Amino acid sequence: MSETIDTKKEAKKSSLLQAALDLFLEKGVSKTSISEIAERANVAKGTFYLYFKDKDALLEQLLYQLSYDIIQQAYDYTEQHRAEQFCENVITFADWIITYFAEHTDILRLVRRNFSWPSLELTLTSPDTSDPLWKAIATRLHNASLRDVHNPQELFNIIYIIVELCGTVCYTSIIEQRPDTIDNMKPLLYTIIRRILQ
Amino acid sequence: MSETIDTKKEAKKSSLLQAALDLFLEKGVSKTSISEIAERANVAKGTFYLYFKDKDALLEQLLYQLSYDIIQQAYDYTEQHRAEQFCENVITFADWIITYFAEHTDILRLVRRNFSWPSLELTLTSPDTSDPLWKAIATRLHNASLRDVHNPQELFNIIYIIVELCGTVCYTSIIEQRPDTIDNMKPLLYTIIRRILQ
Amino acid sequence: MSETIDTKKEAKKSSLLQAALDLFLEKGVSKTSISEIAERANVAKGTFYLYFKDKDALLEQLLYQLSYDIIQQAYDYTEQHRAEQFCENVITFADWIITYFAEHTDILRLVRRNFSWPSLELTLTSPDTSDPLWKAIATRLHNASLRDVHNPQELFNIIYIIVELCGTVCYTSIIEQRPDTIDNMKPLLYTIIRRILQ
Amino acid sequence: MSETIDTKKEAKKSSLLQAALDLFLEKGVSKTSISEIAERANVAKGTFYLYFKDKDALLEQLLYQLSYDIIQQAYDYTEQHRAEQFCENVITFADWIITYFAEHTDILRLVRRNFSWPSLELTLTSPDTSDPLWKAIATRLHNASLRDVHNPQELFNIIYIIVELCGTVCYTSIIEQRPDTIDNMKPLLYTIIRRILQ
DNA sequence: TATGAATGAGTATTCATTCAT
DNA sequence: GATGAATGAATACTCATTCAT
Repeated sequence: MSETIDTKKEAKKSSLLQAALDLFLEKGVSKTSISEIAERANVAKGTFYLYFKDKDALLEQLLYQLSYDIIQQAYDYTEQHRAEQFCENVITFADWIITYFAEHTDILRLVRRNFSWPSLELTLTSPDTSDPLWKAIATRLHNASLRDVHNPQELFNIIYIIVELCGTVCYTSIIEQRPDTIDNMKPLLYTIIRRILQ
Repeated sequence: MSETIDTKKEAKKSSLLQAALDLFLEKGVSKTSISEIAERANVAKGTFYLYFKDKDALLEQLLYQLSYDIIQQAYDYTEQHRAEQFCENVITFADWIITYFAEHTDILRLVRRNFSWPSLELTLTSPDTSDPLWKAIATRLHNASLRDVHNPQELFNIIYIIVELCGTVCYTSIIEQRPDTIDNMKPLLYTIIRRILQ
Repeated sequence: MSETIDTKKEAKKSSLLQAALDLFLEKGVSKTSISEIAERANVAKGTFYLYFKDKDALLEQLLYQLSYDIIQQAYDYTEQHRAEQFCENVITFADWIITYFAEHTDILRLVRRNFSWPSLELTLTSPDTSDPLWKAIATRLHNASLRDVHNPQELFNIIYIIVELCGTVCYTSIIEQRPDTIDNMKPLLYTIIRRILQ
Repeated sequence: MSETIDTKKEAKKSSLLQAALDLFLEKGVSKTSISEIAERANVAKGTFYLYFKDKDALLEQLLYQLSYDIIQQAYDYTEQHRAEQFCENVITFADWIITYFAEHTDILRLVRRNFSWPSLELTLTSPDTSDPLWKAIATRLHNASLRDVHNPQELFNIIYIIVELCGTVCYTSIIEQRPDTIDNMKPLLYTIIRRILQ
């Protein structure tokens, strides 16, 4: 019984999140109203408030979920194409994400204009987390050994910089072809990553 | 005669830009209304629309001006502390900007959340521009010779990446101390810049 | 339950229509603001938009209702003073309306300056309609037999012309005494109607 | 000298009237602003007020001129195709106007939604006027002799009714094809005119 | 005469949020 | 839990009109 109710509730929440995502991609976050989200999700306006405090709260959850899904897929792909060199795995990982964004510019736009990687960094630096994905990634990083990197925090920081670097370059080069197309930027980016990680 | 009028108009526009900047820093862009901007600038509401189409148009001009001023100062400082190595000059330049942002977090917040470096890149890649600052910077880049960099566009792209890198790292580490404080990030960043530029 | 809600909603809508009518008659359509209508109807400004898209949408409904009520009363009166001759009934009908407008110049002004008889004609020509008034009028017209009028459409057109004629003449002669007072125009008008219908 | 100035002034006024006409036809009277009219006429905003009190004053002049020109042309055509029967001349006149409106629906829309024949009637009833066109028309009417019409005022009234009739029928049947197309309404209309005038 | 910068009252419209049902 | 009618504060934007030059 309560299971059914919980399922129903989850379904309603999902429905709201999905409706919001559609609308955010279609017309942007700020031009989407709560009424519209409720309407698209086929629930009453008041129902929205049973699940989210306001639009920002929904947005946060939505972005977390989006980021999580993307990273999950990038990680899985990297595992399946595992290389010896840590550095090459990082590039495989980055490449998957860049390719994904190049094919889903609307999602790139949504993710960048807003929070970006909401809690990847949060959990990477405090490796004890219940989430299996974060745990797996953290383990991989811990096992990597790099010349001149003396402690885990420093490695985290480097990885963080690389991730941010990819995100920023993706955004302007995919959305605005600035300073060059993403296809021209990619080799440069990977050279830089290799130099950073030796 | 018309000189006087043009001067007055310029003054009014500046006044609106300054009022907007103050308010944006105080309470954020979206919470600032056009009425408030006009009021603070001591002009009538309708006057705003003589100078700007809407709030976004004003914001764009404001961000361009802010970026320009910051870059101007960073460039001047770098010229005065000129080093032999191109790489060291880049770091001097980056350091000035990072220090500036660390001391003006409100401006960092404003610049990052929005456009950032609106047309630096635009003009760097097409070096024929009437603006003296862009011209000077372009000349410096053209004169730099780097191993493995075969054409000007590639050097531009590298510089672009470095600038974006600094911006992104600044933003999260200064505003949110993520993944570490800016003081801890700086040496890492400069090491990376050196590795990128050899 | 839902009955009560629907009743309340109807009441609110009526209240808005009535408030609007009062204000339109008092100060004209264009000088009446939506705020005023809402205020006079004792509802919040936003409530207006739950019932009408904008002022024009309300006006359209209002004019339809006004026209309908006037025609309803003219028809009832004509039925109660029924004559043998079709032509005389038309004149009775026209006379009632002209007299009404002569006594309610403010309503005449409102009706004429805008749509006038919004859908009388619409439904007269397609006699299958659920509205009892239009049905009754259509039946009367179908039963009338006139020399030289060979099909229903033609009769409709003639009646239409007569109605429009009355409306136009009413407007200028009542409001502006042009080209003559309504009392002087009336006999002329009825002579013309008789000639038109034989 | 003063001639030149007067010519220049007239040119400016004409320019404003023409600009206003264009805009009124393009986007309607109420949605056209004085600024736009001035801009389109290539004069400064303030200059508008040197020639017209406000938009309504300009509109009045514009409509008078439009009506005058149309009637002028209809009259000239009728004179050139003069028939014995007064009645036939009226129909020729009406037909020219109806054809004109059928070919210039935008002007019909503008004329009807607003004043319509602003001073034709005004001057017809007081035949001493300096305007040659009104004089000529008045003379034609005075010379017409109709059965049962005992005084000039009555004839004026009849003509007035016919003119209004044509106007109204034109408007709805050309613009909205209600209650029928103008081609179907025309013969009916001319039959009615013949019956009215014998 | 002619200009056009400046004004600011006036209005439409949106939308997050509440709450009785 | 779910609904959706009602609210009204908040805000953007227009435009006729003035007046110093």
